[in-house]
Amino acid sequence: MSFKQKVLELVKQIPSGRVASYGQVAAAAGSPRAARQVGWTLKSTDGDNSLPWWRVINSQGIISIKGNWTSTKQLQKDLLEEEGVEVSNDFRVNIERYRHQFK
DNA sequence: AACCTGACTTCGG
DNA sequence: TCCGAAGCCAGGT
Repeated sequence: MSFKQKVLELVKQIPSGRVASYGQVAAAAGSPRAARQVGWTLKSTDGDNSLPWWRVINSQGIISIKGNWTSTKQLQKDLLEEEGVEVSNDFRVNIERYRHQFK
């Protein structure tokens, strides 16, 4: 099972209304320091609708996407709010409040 | 094989 | 609370 595969499986486990940080997913996948790869992996599989990538955010509770991904940030905000997660205008979320615990 | 890049994290100032 | 620098891992050139 590749790291990428584990990441996908873990992300799919996150229930609606909950979120997890890239670091959490990386750790649960077996590589605590591979948070960046989690983001890389999600980016490379964004065509898969069965993958709730929007429930994965950084440790600050923010999506620090740069470049032409601004529309993606807005999409994520909308999706999260639709699930009941409060997202402020500057894309901040109280991750402690919605954090999903992997077992 | 070497080098670059990034949807990250942590620590110091 | 904000900003910059360093560390890390996997893929692409």
